[in-house]
Amino acid sequence: MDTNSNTPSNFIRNIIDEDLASGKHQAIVTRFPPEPNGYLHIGHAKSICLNFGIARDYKGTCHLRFDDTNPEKEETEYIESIMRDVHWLGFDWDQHLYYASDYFEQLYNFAVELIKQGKAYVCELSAEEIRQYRGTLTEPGKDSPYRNRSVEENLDLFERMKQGEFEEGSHVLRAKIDMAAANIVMRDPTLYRIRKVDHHRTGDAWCIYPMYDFTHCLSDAIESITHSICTLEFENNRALYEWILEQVFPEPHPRQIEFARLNLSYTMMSKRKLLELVNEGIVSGWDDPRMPTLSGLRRRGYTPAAIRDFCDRIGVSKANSMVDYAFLEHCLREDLNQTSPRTMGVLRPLKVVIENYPEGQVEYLEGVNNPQDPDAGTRQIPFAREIYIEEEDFMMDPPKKFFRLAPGREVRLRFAYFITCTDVIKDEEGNIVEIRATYDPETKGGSAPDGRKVKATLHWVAAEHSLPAEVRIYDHLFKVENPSVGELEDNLNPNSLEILTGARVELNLKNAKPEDKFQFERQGYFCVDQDSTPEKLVFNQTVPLRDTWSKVKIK
RNA sequence: UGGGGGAUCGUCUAAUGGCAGGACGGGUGACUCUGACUCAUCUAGUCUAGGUUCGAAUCCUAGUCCCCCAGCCA
Repeated sequence: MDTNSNTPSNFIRNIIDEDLASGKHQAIVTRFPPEPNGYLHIGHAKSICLNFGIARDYKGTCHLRFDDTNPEKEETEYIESIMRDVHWLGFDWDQHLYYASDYFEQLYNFAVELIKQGKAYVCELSAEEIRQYRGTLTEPGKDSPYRNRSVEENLDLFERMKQGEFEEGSHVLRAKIDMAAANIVMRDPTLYRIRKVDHHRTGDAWCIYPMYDFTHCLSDAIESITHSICTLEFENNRALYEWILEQVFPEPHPRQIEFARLNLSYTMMSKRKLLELVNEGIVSGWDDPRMPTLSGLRRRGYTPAAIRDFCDRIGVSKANSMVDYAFLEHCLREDLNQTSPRTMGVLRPLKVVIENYPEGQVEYLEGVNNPQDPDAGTRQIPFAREIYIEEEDFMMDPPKKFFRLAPGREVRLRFAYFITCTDVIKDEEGNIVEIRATYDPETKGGSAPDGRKVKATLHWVAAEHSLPAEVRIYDHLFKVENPSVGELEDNLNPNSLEILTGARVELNLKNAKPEDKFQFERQGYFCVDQDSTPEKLVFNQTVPLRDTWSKVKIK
């Protein structure tokens, strides 16, 4: 693993410290147990970093276990994407890859054991009837008429359920606990249901499938998990988790600990709704760069290191919270700033003709690849009479704090020369179409021998000696901070994608490959999209640079 | 109106009876061949009301507000 361990402590690590100190455990075993019914998202990353991070720091083990007990929703495609994403994030389960479906036989035997103890029974109430018998939050439930069948009858019926003798929905296996329990989870929960559906791994071997509550605790126990870390909504289920293990599994038992799942402003983690975005074509797929999925973030240009750092720094607690998206971006920029080679890309080009620069001449100027990293070296950047600068770097009538190019003003072209705007050419509608300028040959490389200063440095590319590119600019997919309230479509940001087709980038980007990352100086971080070809480069804006000027501008 | 959880700067998170600290965000400066980065500095918090204590975010009592649970989903 290439992960560094500077993870701050948290209440879960405190529990583990205590368990180690007291001698309750000698080694720690955790697990990440996704259901393969969707793609992993940034919320899963928090759980992955937590579980694998603990295993790494305590020299323990973390298992990857697919919780694949519902054949109707689960697919092999998801299994593959999940494994790819966990690896991409920088974690490795080594030989510890498991499937709950591998335990189906054992689980079945545990169910039989429970029946033999008189603690489970086959119930023939319909789903609707079971719901009615369950009672409500304030009223106790009532016993199923099938609750007091003999052990022999239950054994026989359960066996026949397994043999496929009964129709879906006609029979279930239920734990016999307490229909009056204040915790509704304990009101004779369903343990097995009949589903005459092929399972993506076990095929048609089974037509009864265990429920989550029955499967999860036993899977944990079978794997000798010491700390079973899950999210807050399973707090009520902990009683059942412990109950089942107490009936059929020898000590020691894994301990379930719940933490608050990640909520990120302007994004949504609900797998159901993410699926909807994909299915409705609102996004281009699970890996749309606006998606909070790991594959989306990867395509957008996020780095595993930044995501890990983020997950470590947001902390772990039991309080529901909403992390500011800006914090994720902060962690991202911190990483990208250190690691991204710089280049120049002009998103919205404005032509500048340098009148005193010889026609047809091309010279190569040296640019630093990464001021944060001297080892990154330098590159040669072609310069010529006609160049492009950023449209927003010129103003006809600049306000006081605008330092960039304006009529009569001198600025620096990064790594190149000082130029002075001498004229502005407009079309019939008054739109600025071209800038005329002169350069000072004495300022080659970007500094003046006479020591005079300029207030601004602009990025640029040579008109001929640059490459056309498409640049995709992204904003939050949702326009509201918490899109999980209200209707999905009402919360969508109509401007979450802007495609710039006329961008120009440095010639040096000719051989850039998908996922290559760059800082376009003064703009932001960009990465090559998978749609990119040598003939037509396509970049995604990963995140813009912090921009104090835009704040000044607003005032 | 049952049960299970939770509440600390705008946000996230520490402090485990002993200086309420850090990070993000925001403000102001400095620096700058990226209005970036970096640096300095400021901003701002213990849900409420009582109590115990030399001392309470922490313990006690009573409230308030928020989240989760009535799938044959996980």
